[in-house]
Amino acid sequence: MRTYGMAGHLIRRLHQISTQLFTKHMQEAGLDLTPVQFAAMDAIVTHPGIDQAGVAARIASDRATIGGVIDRLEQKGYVLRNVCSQDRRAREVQPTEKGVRALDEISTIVNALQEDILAGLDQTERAKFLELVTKAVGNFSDLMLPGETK
Amino acid sequence: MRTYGMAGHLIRRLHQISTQLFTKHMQEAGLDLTPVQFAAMDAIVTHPGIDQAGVAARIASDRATIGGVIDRLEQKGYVLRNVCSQDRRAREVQPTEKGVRALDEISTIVNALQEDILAGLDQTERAKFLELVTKAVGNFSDLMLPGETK
DNA sequence: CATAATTAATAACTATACTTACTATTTCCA
DNA sequence: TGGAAATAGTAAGTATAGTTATTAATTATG
Repeated sequence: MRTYGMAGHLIRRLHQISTQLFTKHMQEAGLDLTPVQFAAMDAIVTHPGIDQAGVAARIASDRATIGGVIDRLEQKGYVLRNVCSQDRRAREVQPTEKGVRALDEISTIVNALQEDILAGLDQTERAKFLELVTKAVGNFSDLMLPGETK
Repeated sequence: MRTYGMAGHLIRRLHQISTQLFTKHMQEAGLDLTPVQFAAMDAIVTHPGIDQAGVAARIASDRATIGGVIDRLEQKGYVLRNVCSQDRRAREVQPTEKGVRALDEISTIVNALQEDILAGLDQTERAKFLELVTKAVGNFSDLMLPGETK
């Protein structure tokens, strides 16, 4: 019963629970964004015209994965992509009206979700948990970011 | 900067860091198991003859995913699969000699890894963190298990 | 005991996640 | 300024993770 040292296993379980709750709440609301698609939309609405690599960096993902995520957001009509005039290697991503509206609607749900994930903890424990995860993650800050071959 | 409500985002980041550290340590040791493959091997060595659905349940995964995981473990020569004589729908999974040896070697690394993931926290904080995650995950215990359509 | 419901695996499909490799640009600098 | 290094995006490949559907076998029940 060593199962992945415990820490790794528990973290994997919590991540799994988190994404399942996200999906469940989205479905109940008749929406169709995944956790990563939501995070990307958030970055794009907050920083209109950001390029794909910028989105990847903001949500700690990599360019290849984000390319696919933005493909799907584009198919759903939530964003538009254009070659950047300043740097023709890059693509500027803009949210559409529909995208901004969807994100707005979803934000409420996601806020409620945050409490659900930690439903087993009381207020004090939740605060402590968030503090500790933030500290643990912060320890790796810029290091450990995927993508960019070092 | 709401990025996935925080809790969800932080959990995703920590999971990402955890798997990246796992992969890094394995590579440095010249081994080739992924976190999930390790968890599956652990279940199989601890319970020789367990069936695939049993492995899935033990590590909170689903049968479809575990089928693929065990395919790869079989290709690497770490496990053997046989139709179960009691229930011919099921496949009994047995570790090979090589599999048992590999798991042994890996266990040491995985133990060290557990500390690395929480390197930003001191001993007290680590204990508290593990306590809180355990409690948060425990809240969903049998519920939230993937696979089995309800 | 016949059949309906359940269960184990697998297949096929979608979405992350990450790697390496490759193309097109851009930047840096000797 | 001319070529090396770096960067943005894409492509292709592997591994999780999960869904639905299908097949084969088992269990439960009327």
